[in-house]
Amino acid sequence: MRTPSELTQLFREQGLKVTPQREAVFRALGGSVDHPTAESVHAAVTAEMPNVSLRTVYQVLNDLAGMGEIHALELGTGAARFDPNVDTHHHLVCTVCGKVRDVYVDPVAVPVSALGFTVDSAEVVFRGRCDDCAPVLH
Amino acid sequence: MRTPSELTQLFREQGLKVTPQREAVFRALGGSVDHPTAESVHAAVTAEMPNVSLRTVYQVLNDLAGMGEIHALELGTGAARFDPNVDTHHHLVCTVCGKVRDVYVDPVAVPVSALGFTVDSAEVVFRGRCDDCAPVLH
DNA sequence: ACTCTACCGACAATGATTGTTGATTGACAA
DNA sequence: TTGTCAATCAACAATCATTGTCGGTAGAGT
Ligand SMILES: [Mn+2]
Ligand SMILES: [Mn+2]
Ligand SMILES: [Zn+2]
Ligand SMILES: [Zn+2]
Repeated sequence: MRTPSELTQLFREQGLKVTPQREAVFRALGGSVDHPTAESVHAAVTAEMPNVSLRTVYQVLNDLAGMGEIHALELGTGAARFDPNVDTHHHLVCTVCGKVRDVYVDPVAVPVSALGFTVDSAEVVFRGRCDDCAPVLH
Repeated sequence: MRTPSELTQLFREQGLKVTPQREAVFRALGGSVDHPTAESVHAAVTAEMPNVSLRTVYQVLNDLAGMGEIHALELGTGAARFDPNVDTHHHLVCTVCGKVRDVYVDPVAVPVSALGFTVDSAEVVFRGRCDDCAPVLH
């Protein structure tokens, strides 16, 4: 995701207004490394600016995803997670606490043998337990 | 997934009754290669045996998944897909028509560098377009 | 033949997300 | 500076997949 000021410019170019609510979402996402849900983003935003509706947060997140500035991750953990890191990378998902971490794996071999299919993207999800949740080995 | 008759035995061992409804789900799954949704399984079952409720189909699918006989795939396409193939493999998902195909890729390099995380499983999802949905190149 | 699980129909409830509406505000172009 | 229209608000309703519940019935296994 670009910087808040670059996003400001981008939104203006698209004919979209730069409102305080949108700027607050920009900042909340920018300073996040934990793949927040819409609810988390909303919590972060309302901490600084109450009365911002969850509906509006969803709108902004969808706008940003539509512009390719963030990615929406469907990890099968209930709510979607939003990722401001759009560089090629993959994820470690803790099946206990739900935390999501970035991981950079060697490029996945695209199945050339998969005739009859044009691959656009590949995503790898590793599931397991983070250190906080790993069973204690006495 | 094992054969219907093996599943019959397994269910009996678990103290579960082998009802016609359960057998119908066994058969519907066994003869499927397209990763059906619960709704699809229900449709296949009611074709032979009307009055089987969707609720019951969900029950049987969850039972089978609990026993590790099938896998529930959360591919971010709305409904869960159920997979009777529990051998290690991965998936091609058509972003146009939603079809899901199996693909066997070289073992994904587990990120040894991911210190502080114990990996239990890795799943790879390739998204793209199947031949039926690929744009026609004149 | 008896018992108790499984199933039925018929709904209600869940949780994440989106739709809607009518009123108000405020960003930005003129 | 001002006028306009997009954006937002609160407050709900609706969606979709899935699960819960319940009273009544059927039938699988002993
Ligand atoms: Mn990430
Ligand atoms: Mn499969
Ligand atoms: Zn954890
Ligand atoms: Zn297709």
